[in-house]
Amino acid sequence: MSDLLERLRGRGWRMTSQRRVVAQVLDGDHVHLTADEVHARAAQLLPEISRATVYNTLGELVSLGEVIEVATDGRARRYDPNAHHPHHHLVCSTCGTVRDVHPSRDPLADLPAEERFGFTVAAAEVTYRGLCPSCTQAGA
Amino acid sequence: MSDLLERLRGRGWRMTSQRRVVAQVLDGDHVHLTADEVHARAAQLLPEISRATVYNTLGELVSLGEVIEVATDGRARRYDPNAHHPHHHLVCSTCGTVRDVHPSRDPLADLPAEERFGFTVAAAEVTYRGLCPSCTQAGA
DNA sequence: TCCTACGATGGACACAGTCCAAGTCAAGAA
DNA sequence: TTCTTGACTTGGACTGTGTCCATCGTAGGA
Ligand SMILES: [Mn+2]
Ligand SMILES: [Mn+2]
Ligand SMILES: [Zn+2]
Ligand SMILES: [Zn+2]
Repeated sequence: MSDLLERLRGRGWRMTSQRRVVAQVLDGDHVHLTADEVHARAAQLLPEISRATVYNTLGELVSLGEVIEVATDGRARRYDPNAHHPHHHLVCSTCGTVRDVHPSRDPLADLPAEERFGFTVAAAEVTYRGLCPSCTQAGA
Repeated sequence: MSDLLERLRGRGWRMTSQRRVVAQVLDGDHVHLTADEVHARAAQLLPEISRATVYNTLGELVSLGEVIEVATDGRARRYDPNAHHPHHHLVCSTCGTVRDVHPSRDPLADLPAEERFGFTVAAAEVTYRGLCPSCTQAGA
């Protein structure tokens, strides 16, 4: 993710402390933060960063294909920096935790032509729902 | 869907004109309306119905398993009365149209044990994204 | 017909996201 | 190094979606 900053500079991005901090917050594995969570963490590193800037930067990263937007519930969208490794999501129905998963088959292959209704189908996202280990424990 | 009202009566539901109208609006195939769309249509049949009642009724129908909530984008949730016939969704990225589809394989079967990370996985939803016939045309 | 607990109502509130006018500053030019 | 300028940031207003609650109304049993 640190080469992300390089790539962005290459694309003509002006490097501001705000953008650096947002990129830093998004660094890591299994990061699926909401915009407000990104803002909260960014504000610990750069207290005066505004919500609008976080939204702007996230939106730009999404347009550039560097970050993926995931809508697992009807709540806040989550931002996923793991954009260059296709994967799907396993979501805990109780606590909302999100994990990356890699199914053994591409679900696109399992949608027959007669089930496409003339659509030009570009992608398939799978959301697996269940209980994470600690919520399974708690519910038992 | 008309037997829905019977089932609800059986469950001890008090039959009000508001609930009848919401059920009526949800009747049909490929219905994937937002709460506000349900409210708008219901209000044509029963002008004084309130938004709160529509939300309450939809929420109850979801808890009873009679209606499914779908979050295709980060926008408004959609309500799907086709709850007794498992299916997935094909969404137009441009206009938001939603179609029911039936893949040839259950995606749950394609998530190997070592990709479950201790979760108790209960269900899998697939969202296929692409362009509907008319948006494909328009974009060409 | 009467009672009353369940349901409906509308308005306030909370949360997620967008938009804008004004101020600031990164980075190229000189 | 300083200057200049347009891209970027900011706070706050605004919209859309959803929840909550006190109060009122009524479905349906006695
Ligand atoms: Mn992910
Ligand atoms: Mn459906
Ligand atoms: Zn959990
Ligand atoms: Zn379309």
